[in-house]
Amino acid sequence: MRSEDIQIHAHNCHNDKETHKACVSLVPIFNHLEEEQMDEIMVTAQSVSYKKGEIIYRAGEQSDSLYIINNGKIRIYRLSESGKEQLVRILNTGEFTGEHALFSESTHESYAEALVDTKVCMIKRADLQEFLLKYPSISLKILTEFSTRLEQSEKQTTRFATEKVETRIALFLAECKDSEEGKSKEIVLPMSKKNLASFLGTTPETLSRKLADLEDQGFISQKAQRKIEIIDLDGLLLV
Amino acid sequence: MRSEDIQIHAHNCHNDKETHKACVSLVPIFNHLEEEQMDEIMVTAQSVSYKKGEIIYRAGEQSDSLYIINNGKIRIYRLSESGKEQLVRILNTGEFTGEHALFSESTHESYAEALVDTKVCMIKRADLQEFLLKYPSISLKILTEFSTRLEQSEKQTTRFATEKVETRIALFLAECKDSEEGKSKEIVLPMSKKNLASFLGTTPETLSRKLADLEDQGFISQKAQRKIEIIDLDGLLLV
DNA sequence: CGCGGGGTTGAACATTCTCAAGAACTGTGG
DNA sequence: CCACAGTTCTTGAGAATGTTCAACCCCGCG
Repeated sequence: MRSEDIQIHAHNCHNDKETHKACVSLVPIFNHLEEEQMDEIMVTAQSVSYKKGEIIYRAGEQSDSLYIINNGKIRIYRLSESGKEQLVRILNTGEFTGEHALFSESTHESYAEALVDTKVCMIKRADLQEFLLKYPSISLKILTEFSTRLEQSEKQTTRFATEKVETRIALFLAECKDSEEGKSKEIVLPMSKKNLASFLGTTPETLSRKLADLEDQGFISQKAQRKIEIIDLDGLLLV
Repeated sequence: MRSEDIQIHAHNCHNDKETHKACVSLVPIFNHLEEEQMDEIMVTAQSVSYKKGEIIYRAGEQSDSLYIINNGKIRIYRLSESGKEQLVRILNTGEFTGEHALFSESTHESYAEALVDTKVCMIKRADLQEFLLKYPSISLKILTEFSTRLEQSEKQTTRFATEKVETRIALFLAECKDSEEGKSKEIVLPMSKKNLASFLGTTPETLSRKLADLEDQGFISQKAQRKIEIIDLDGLLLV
């Protein structure tokens, strides 16, 4: 990054086209764009950096931007009516959030917190909408992404509604295994057990016990450092 | 409806432009269309009727249409990995389903069953996509609708993850009250208690007991015919 | 009038949470 | 590199919550 860029914007806010393009080209909804389209949307983007622990947005705040993670890691969580926290998802480099406010002109309902030092790239609602009207095929891409997320969210709801904790854990481990490309039987949990408990709608204590149970039954083997070896996938899924 | 139309199509499948327009004009994502646009999309639509109890689509089936309810009532439900059923939503006249398959070229993950004799209006994926590319502003409408649904689904997930059954019931009753326009304190449950239990991720027995508890505590009063009087809304929400 | 489904109630049981205490790990400053 | 502080994680015991199964009621409908 050139030093002039840093001086132009207050705080930690820059506008570096190359960085934006590198970032955005990772995002599924944008990575099929042509060069000129990419450039066109990128000139409207802004970079902002957050330190570990900083809150990027809160429930109730007005919002009008899409946030794409340039590098870093963000935790999205909600507070229920009775004040309990649930982890909704962890975002890594190339993923995005803020989509609701983008189209609904409403306020955030969740919280976004930087888990490590994180740099995001923001695109304003007005800019994106204009862009979508100009290139309609991109809307179809986003619609596809949205409907997939909706489907996943409903599946998750059904799991909470009908499966007991042990099953939810087993299903989670199985999905981790699916998404790890290598054939190795070992998976790495994408978050701390504390956060995983929150994601799965249970407590750290119960999660710890259920993992121990699954280990006793010979389905998995817990290693150091969030690593778990899946010994018997089929057995795991019959829990 | 003209009799020629009926003869053209086998079974119970018609193509009656006026019916379609009457139906589609109720749908939030279409009701802002101009006359000619409405006509244009409607000529591609098809009507199909289902008898009470018939399955409109099943999980695993290929699908490529949006279903809009012309009149009647449909129950959307899912089966979890372990085979338990959860009611996802009840659709009434003017509401739609099938949106996932519309953009993802995938199979259904849920089941749709006619709760009463029902007439739906179907629009094919290819027709709708062509239409959206021609009129990009409609995509923005649909994106708005999708992102709202996604937000709601995530809220629901968080409730299942963090609230106990009694609270989920109380929140449901409160939302019923919100959506009933009249100022009357009496609400009418939109489904049987058996279905409501499935929707709320519990059993009919527990639902029955919790409602009795809420009544004992003086927050509500159960009348005949799925009617419930909300006596103390604030108290209800502190449960 | 009897049938059947929805709804309710009771009692035993299963699951999960809470609280508390201790162990293991992580990162930081010396 | 070590010691310490602040976590995260684990384990135990008891309490709270919810489910299951079985019996029964009630009402609408043929």
